[in-house]
Amino acid sequence: MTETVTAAQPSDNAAPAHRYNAELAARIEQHWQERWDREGTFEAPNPSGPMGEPDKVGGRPKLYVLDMFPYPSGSGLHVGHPLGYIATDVFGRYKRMTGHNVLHALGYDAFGLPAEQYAVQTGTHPRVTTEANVANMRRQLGRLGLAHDKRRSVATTDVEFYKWTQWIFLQIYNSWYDEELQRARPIDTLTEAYAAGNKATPDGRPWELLTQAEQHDLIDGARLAYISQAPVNWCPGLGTVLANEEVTADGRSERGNFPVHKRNLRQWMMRITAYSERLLADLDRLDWPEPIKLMQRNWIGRSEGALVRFALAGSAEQVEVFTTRPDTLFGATYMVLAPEHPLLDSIVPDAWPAGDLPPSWTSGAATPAEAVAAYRRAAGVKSDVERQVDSREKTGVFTGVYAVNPADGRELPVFVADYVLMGYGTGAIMAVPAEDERDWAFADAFGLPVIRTVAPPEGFSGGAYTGSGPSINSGFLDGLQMPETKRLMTEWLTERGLGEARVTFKLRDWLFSRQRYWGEPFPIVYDESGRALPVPEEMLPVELPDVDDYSPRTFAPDDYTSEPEPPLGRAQDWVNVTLDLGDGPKPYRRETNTMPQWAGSCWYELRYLDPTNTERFVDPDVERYWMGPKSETHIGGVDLYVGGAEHAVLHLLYSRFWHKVLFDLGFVSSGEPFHGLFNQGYIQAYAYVDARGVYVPAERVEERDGGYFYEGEPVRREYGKMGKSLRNAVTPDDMFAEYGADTLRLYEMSMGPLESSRPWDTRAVVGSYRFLQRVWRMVVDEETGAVRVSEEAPTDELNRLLHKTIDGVRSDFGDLKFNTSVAKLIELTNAVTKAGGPAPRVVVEAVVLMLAPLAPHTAEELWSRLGHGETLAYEAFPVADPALLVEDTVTCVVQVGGKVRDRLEVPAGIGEDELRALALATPGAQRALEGREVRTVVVRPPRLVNIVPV
RNA sequence: GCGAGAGUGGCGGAAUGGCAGACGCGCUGGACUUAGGAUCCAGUGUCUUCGGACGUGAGGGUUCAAGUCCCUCCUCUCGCACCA
Repeated sequence: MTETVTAAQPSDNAAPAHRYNAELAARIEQHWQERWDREGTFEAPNPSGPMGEPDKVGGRPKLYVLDMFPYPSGSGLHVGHPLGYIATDVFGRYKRMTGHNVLHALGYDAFGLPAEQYAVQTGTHPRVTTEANVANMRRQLGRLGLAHDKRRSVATTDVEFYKWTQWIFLQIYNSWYDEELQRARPIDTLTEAYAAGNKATPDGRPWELLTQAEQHDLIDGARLAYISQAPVNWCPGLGTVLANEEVTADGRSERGNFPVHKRNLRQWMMRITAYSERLLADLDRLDWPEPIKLMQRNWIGRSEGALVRFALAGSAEQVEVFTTRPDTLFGATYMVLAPEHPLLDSIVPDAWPAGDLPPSWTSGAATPAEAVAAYRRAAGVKSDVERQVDSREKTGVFTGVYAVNPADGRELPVFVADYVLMGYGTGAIMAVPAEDERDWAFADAFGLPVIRTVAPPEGFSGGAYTGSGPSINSGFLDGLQMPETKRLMTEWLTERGLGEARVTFKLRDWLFSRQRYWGEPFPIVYDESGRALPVPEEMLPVELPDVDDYSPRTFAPDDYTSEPEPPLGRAQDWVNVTLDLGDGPKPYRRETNTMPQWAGSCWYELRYLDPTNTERFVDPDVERYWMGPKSETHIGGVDLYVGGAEHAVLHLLYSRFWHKVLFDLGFVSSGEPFHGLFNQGYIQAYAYVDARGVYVPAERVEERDGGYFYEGEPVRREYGKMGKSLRNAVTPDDMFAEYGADTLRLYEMSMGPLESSRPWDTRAVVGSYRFLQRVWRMVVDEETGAVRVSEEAPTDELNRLLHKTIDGVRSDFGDLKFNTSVAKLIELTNAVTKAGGPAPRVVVEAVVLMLAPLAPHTAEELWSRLGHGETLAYEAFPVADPALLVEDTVTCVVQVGGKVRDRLEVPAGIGEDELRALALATPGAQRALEGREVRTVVVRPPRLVNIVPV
């Protein structure tokens, strides 16, 4: 039986009763969405398990297409939000029509700061607001008719979801990184290795001679999730600590724009640095945009160099530095320690060395201890913002200590200065002003000597020379070039035990705890001695308690001495528990920090695969089917992941890390979570500012006489992100009401290349609407509602255009070039319209099938009216006949000196000589030549001839 | 400062080194209309002596041929930013 939607009652007497308009579109859209839901059209079969339908899986290639899932924000969607979702939907629908088993689902990233802040603002519990926001987003997105498997729509805040987030945390917690094998292993294997004597303890004592506490500390210190007391980003304004990735370049919080201060705090960390090398290397195996790979490479920041040990004059202590320029060791004229460097606690003498010291070195202090203490205090108090403001001005003080250059025995003054960072390398440097701009600036300010070890090129004007050139003043290295001198110097140091080759990374361990309510509780408790212990798997989930006061404890933004106070600390009934962890019931205190926003998004793509599994986070067979490696060289992962570029070093790095741990522990077969990545652009919009500098509602601004006016007053136009703050948001709801969902989908896909940002233009939407109306009219008589297509074969010309279009649309869809595929469909439709009379069925049906991924509701309705009973979601996508892609005759361009002077209709298979003769004889060529002699003729049959005159 | 990407009609954008501006918006004219912010049709880069000339941020180069490749510069966007 065919099912069709009855005609809309025309609200306007003059318009034809069966015209495609917003009302009819709405009815069609509702009808087909209900039918798809009823029939489970887009439910993707798994190979096994609760969603297993092996007979439907067999023989079909699989495709896992994924969107970066949304935060359910309180303000609802604007038309920019669904851009990527529509694109993946078109792609998935297309692939389904080419025989693929397509998995496409959408969940919600519902924990985290935005949801919590919205709850605090509205005074409603975050669970309530989150659920309401999710429901509203489901409604708005649902209206778009996205072909999602709704059974798989999980939210990170679902207890059944975060139970597994906690479970994965435990796996990470219960693992260590075996540097020898270059992979994570269960923590028990480390204990066994120590106990069996296969691995030496740090101080060399046998394992059994360590106290139980010492054993515990050693093991806890090796875990991939661990507690550390270290400088972290403390944001009093938000009342929480933040990861490096969540702090902006000017030292502020990405959320809320509050100042961030460095503070020593006890926090949970994830040992992502153990994976630096693999996270870097495996980028080469991913099908990702190069700019994103580059951003990750830069963030991981691998540099090769050498570790060099400097003895301190008159002391047993030594200073270790990392340098990428061991070749410049002979040019080191001083050293610098970071203000946080631990050696400063022990090496600073009580009196300045004998002799005159410049006042800048001592900062006027009576003793080095005083000077250093004052400088360290000042540096510690500085927020990152203040460090930014101070910019590159070099400050520091002399420590009163001299180090010895291992290359030539010269004494080098040791300074403390905040241009050296404790977080990178060893927190200390050898300073080579001649070949480093920062060292030059410092040396300049403190009157330190400069020794060049690389000859600058002729005409070099002075300052630090960081380029390459022959070595000078470098002992045995003189005359050699940089790669050679680096190697030789490293060898020299190694032989003498003064240093060795070293690789250093910029990547820091990931700060994993937050002082917020709305996040996953840690599956961790503390015993009476304060030791952290994991909650056993069978006691999961550790449910987030329902509390009345969930607001964060925030402070004045600059109150850097404030102490973080997790809101869960107030839920005393929840915090204090009695548990039996295997040694009888005992009292414990729960961890009151929660996990960061990113935790759920680190693995959600795995849960879509097997969302109802109560035994495992994902079934191994199901994971292997959807995400496993496709060949020996393929690393596995989601086939296509689409989202914005803003997650380049946050979500995309964290989730790769989690996935690799799960891979090492044997829980997944894929070595990477996301094999294919595509960054869509953003929809932007014009915004308008009045004379007071206030944004006015963009939809009420008029354009006339080349200017813009709001309520008669001139306003200034700006361009930026669509949203509330610029008062330029356009909601999909308005577009649905005016044109219907298919028009919105089509418009968003036709605006421009998916990867580039583009301005929204509400006026232009009507173009997509008119196109759908023309397609509709091609099938349905607007007056009577009758289907009118011709059963006759199309003309040869139209048939060729049809097959050319099929060929082009196929490759465009495959490459996510939706804008040009729409253009091709419009061209074909216009050609059919222009021919007049009823359109041939074969052409019409092909157009409907090709339109289906873009405008699925309209296409389904037309397909149904054309007499088909089944959904077209699984119809075969039209295939071009190669014979019809070869044209009989083509237009040949005749150029003279590269300029087009004439055209020729020639057979496609024309020979070179014949074409040359024809071209030379054309009137256009003759006129342009004006009797000039022909030097040469370039003939590219059958499309082009270029006659080159003398 | 370093790194990456991008500059094409009034606007969004098309163009495996081979006819620049596909397709859409807007605009102009026309048809149908009581009406049009509906729909349909035609036109629409600039200049033009109607032959043509010019035209893809600027300048140079390679080539029979350059929006496309190379060099220099300008502008914009994004990322990083004392990482030794």
